[in-house]
Amino acid sequence: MGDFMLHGDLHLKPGHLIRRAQQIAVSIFLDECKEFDLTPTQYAVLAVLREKSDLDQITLASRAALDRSTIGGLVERLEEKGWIRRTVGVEDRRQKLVSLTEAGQAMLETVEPSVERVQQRLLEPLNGDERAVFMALLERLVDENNESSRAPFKK
Amino acid sequence: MGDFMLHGDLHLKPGHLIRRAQQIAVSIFLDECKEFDLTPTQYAVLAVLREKSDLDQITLASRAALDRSTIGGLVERLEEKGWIRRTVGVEDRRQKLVSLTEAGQAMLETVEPSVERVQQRLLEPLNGDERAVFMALLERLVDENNESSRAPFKK
DNA sequence: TGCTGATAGACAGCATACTGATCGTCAGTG
DNA sequence: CACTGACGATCAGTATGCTGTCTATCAGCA
Repeated sequence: MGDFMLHGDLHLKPGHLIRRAQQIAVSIFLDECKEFDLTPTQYAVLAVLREKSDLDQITLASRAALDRSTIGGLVERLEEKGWIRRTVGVEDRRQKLVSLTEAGQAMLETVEPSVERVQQRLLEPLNGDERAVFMALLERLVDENNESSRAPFKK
Repeated sequence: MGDFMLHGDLHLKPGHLIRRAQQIAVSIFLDECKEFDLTPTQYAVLAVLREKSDLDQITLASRAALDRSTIGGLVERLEEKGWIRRTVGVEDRRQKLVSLTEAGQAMLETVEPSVERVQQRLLEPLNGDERAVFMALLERLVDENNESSRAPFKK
């Protein structure tokens, strides 16, 4: 970059490209999953619950990399749709333990092929080698900056 | 991926990683620029206006890769802060032409070093070669999926 | 047992995104 | 000139994401 360029081009800044990538990823997801009335974030919560049931909301939020102030409404919407259930914790009555309903499990199974297509479409512009390289670099960028987010991934 | 793995791990899905990267990018931006009361999106709008003045809101939104329904409120907040001004178009009275005020230009100059630091911090986990590779791949992914977004970049 | 600090969850308020509708203006045509 | 279709801007409604605050509850300790 020569001295003649006073400021970096907006479209070459990683922050801007990441923002556009996120818009694209959400858009493709909603397109592929429009028949299920499901958002990417809601899918993430359901996918976490598939791995482990009866998580309290804070733990659930951490595993899905969600902010604790966001998880409440999200879980409420999932409950309204009948995909999860909340029970007050027995050992700690502050906690609300969240788990998938049978409808939620069934729905996850059904939606999975669409979610796989989302990832395919996202990476479509890259060939096999490039996809592996891109994913490895992106994963490292995210992992090593994990603590810079208010909603860092945990456990 | 063997048959034993029924579904891809959430944390290996590009969509999820991109979402986390976006959270991190915003968080770092707000941290570096907290003294300026400026968001990444607001910065993008100001940076576009630095390149070309008196853009109507639709064109401005396209160049900053913003949705047309988002640009209104955004521009309003920037106007309240005194960084831009809006005038009704002379040739086409439907348009509102947006341009930087002197305060807006000065503010952009002042904030630029902080914005550069954001990009440095984001790419910190990668070495020089890896940064170039990552940026090239990310740019291609975004460009070739451009039309999948409701707010594709134009011009 | 009663006090204190920490934690889980909820909430208010703001900014970004998107869907879909509406309103005013423009431009081309009969 | 009136009609029609396209376009710029706005708005209502919903979802995510953040800051900051509050309440209920818990856990440790005097």
